[in-house]
Order: sequence, then C-alpha cells, then structure tokens
Amino acid sequence: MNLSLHNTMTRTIEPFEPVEKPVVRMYCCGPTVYNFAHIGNLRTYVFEDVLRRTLEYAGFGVKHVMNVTDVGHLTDDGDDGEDKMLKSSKETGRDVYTIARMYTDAFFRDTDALHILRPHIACRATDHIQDMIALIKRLEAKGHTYVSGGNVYFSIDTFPRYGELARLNLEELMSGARIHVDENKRNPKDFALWFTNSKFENQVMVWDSPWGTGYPGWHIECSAMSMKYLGDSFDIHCGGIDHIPVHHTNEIAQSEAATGKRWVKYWIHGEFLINETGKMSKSKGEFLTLSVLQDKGYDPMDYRYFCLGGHYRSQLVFSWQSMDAAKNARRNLVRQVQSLKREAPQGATMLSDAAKEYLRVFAEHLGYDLNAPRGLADMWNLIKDDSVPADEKLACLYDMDRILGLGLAGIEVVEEYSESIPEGIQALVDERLEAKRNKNYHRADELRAIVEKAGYKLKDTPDGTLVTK
RNA sequence: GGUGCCGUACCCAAGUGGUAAGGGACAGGUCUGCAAAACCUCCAUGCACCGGUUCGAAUCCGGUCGGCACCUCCA
Repeated sequence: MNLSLHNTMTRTIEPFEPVEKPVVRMYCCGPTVYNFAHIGNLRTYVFEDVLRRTLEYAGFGVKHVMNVTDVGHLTDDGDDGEDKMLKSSKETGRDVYTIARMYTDAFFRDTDALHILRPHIACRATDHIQDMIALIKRLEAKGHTYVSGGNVYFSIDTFPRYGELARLNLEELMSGARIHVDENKRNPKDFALWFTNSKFENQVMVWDSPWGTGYPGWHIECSAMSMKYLGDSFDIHCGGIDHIPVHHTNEIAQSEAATGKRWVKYWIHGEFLINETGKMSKSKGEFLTLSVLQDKGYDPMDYRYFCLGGHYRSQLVFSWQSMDAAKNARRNLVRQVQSLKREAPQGATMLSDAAKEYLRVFAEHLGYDLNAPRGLADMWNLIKDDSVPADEKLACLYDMDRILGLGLAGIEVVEEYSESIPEGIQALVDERLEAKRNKNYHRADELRAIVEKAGYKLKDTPDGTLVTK
C-alpha cells in the first residue's frame, strides 16, 4: 500500500518514508486538562487516530506519544494572562492536581468512547519538569537564551530558520498588534522557557530550577518529552492547525537549536470544526462536549462517523442537521452489517478478486492523505454490490474498519423483542391481534391508533407483534 | 495590515485537466390487510460569477463577489 501525507512544512503531499524502518514514531499534541474536551478538540484526535490506524494498516509499527498538559499555561503568550489551571481551580474550589486528574480521566473516557486508540505513552508535563530544565540548560549552553525580568527567554534571532513552518515574514509581522509587547523581550517574538517570580497568588505548581523557583514556558514540554521518548529526530508531529504559527514554530526553534538536527520529518495538521457562527472555542458560545451529544441521543460512533465524512484538512461545519444525517447513515450501516452477519456469521477467509479490488481502492484512498470520506464511499459501494457474497463483504468491512474504527465487528445481531409495557397497553395489543385474526381490520386499525397515541410503536412480524416505545 | 483556506444538488460532502463519489432528507414504486422494516427508482448538461489557457476545466491562470480561519488561550 502506498502512503502519502500532506506535510505542512512543504505544503505538499509527499510520499511517506519513515526515518527508520520499520517503526514510525509519532507525537501528537494532547489536551490541556483544565476543562472538558469539546467536540472540536475531539475531531483532531479522531483525525490523528485515523492517521495512526492507516500507518498500522500499511504495515508499519507505530510508537505513539501524546502529552497531557497538566501544568498551567498562561491564557495568552504575553505574560499577563491568567493561569488556566489556577483559574479552573479557583472556580471549582479544587486543587490543581485534582483538576488535572479529573479532566485527564474525562478526556480518556471520551477518546475511548470514540474508539480512539490510546497512545503508547501518554506523558504528563508535571512528571517531566527535570527533562525540560535539562533542555533549557542545553539551550543556555549554546547561547540561545537570556534572562530578563526573572524569566528565561529563547532568542529567536539565534535561530535563522525561525518561522519556516508557518512561513512567517518576520519583517512585516505586526508584532504586538493585538497583545501588548512584553518589555522584557529583546524581540517581540521571543518566548519564555522558564518563568520565576510567579505573579499568581497561591501558585502551587512551582519547581526549583537553576534560574529560581518557577514553572516552565508553554512550549518546552513538547520538545522535552517528544525527544525523550522518540529521539532527537522522529517521523510525525501532529496537532490542530492553530498550533502552526506559535506553538509548533517555537517548538522547532528550541528543539533544533538544542540538537542541531532536523527534529520532525512530517508535520500534519488537522483543520477546525466550526459551527454556523464560526470557530468553536472553549470561551465562546455553546460548549459542546461528547456528553452533551450523548445526552441528546447520539452515540459516540455517530460523532466519529460525522468526522469521517469530512476531510481532515478541511473545515467541517457542525450542525444538528448534519449530526442527524450521520446518525441515520450509521444506523443504516449497522443494519446492513447485522443483515450480513445473519446471512454469514463467519466472515470469509478467502477473497475473490472483486472483493480484493474494493480493498485496494479503499487503501489507495486512505493512503492518499487520509481521504476518509472516500473510504466511506468505498464502503457503501461495496455494501451495495450484489456480486460480492455476504461472507466476503463482511470480511472486507471488518478490514476497512481497522482504519474507520466504527466497531463493526462488535455489532450484535440482536433479535427484536417487545419492551415491558403496561398491562393496559398489552391488553389492547392482544385485542388488536385477535381482531386481525378475525380479519376485523377496521377494529385493528382503531386499536393501533389508540396504542400509538399512548406513545408506543407496533411492528407486526410472523411471530407476533413487537411493541416498542 | 500579514498568512492561508473555501464557495459543488434541499443539507453534509469527495473530486490527483479526460466528461460530477458517497451519505442524509424528499418523492415515487415493490412487498406485506394497514403500519414498520427491507429493496428498487428518482434527485447538479452542471460545480459563486466573468474572462483566459487547452482538443478537453469543478480542477490551471487572471479578475469580481461572498464566507471562514490563523497572526491572542484554544484542536
């Protein structure tokens, strides 16, 4: 199977060749655990999951590392925002470590529900402070840092290729146009590696360092942890598109300045989920979480299906209408699978050329920059092809689902059964059945109307009448 | 001000110069007394608009209009 991926560094779709076969090393920017993940956040993890599964489908081993940011980041990069963990702590009256644990658990509950494979290593920032300090010391030794106003800064003027990923034009950038420039910085684009002299009251997340007691800047953790677990150079770094201009740009600067080597070979970024009013954010508008969707009657797989329906590099517009479309589509898919399972409980072990062709096309589409929407279309085309026998269809669907992750193999073929219903209703149902036997259809329809008005649905089968709410 | 993306049917959405995938909804039909389910059919001579290149353009180029994102914490 051929695999090509869009690399943000070159803005082109490149053939994928791992740095060192056979294992692909990938690092994904993880959550900041100060609040629940909203469905926009989760879209990115679904895309990363498709990426990992496609790599595995293509026969690569994958070492997947993700950070969990449990140390407070400033609410902006200007050193005058609020600490998000602390803010959340104040609002809820819980200590910061409790908050971090709580939202970390919630995050993995959501990703598990979405069939997102867990990273092999999920590393907490607070467990790696010493690694960050060591990295800052390396940068210091090479002359990339300076101390000003109690903080340690990275000097971007010492790294000529700064801004390459985002294609920043440093001369023309209106630095500080929207945030006031930190007077401690020599260059407005310099960024903090280590803060001391916390200005926050009750700052509990502080550590000793050569520069004084304080806490790390918000880019250093990803560099320190990714290199610790994946080495100085690795294959893939991914995350949301918003990370390109600042976070990933700064990570590249500090990582490559420290090692003198190319840090990451492929940069892969997922676009945003937006709603009708624009971006979905934690601080604006309706805060949509997976739980909210579930409360409204959607299965987490409905949301995964919804995400798969759009390409990861395109903005996807969320709406309830689209959610319903995904839900209905998946319901139909489940019914198809159930029907195939009844017909052929065992999937085929040998495939005909026709069936293999569907898998080939599917792999081609996923292999060309993860075109999941076409993958779904391929799946439907297979389902509708009468020339492919049921057992082969099922085997192919399971194979496709190794990437799609919709849990098709786990779908149970349940016999329909009547729900427990009040005696009064049951009596009416029985009476209707009796009327039907006597071919008194007028009476039968009257009874159907009465029962349905009471909120029940009737479904006649050869074995009797099914009653459901 | 800078950077980038997008505009495809009623809705979502794919489309890698060679004649518009797929899903949902709607409508019609087959089948069951009715209903439900299932299955079948229908659903863009056209891809925001105007030019251009080409044998050929949704795809490339230029322009116009409209929308969005990023450059502030965010995936």
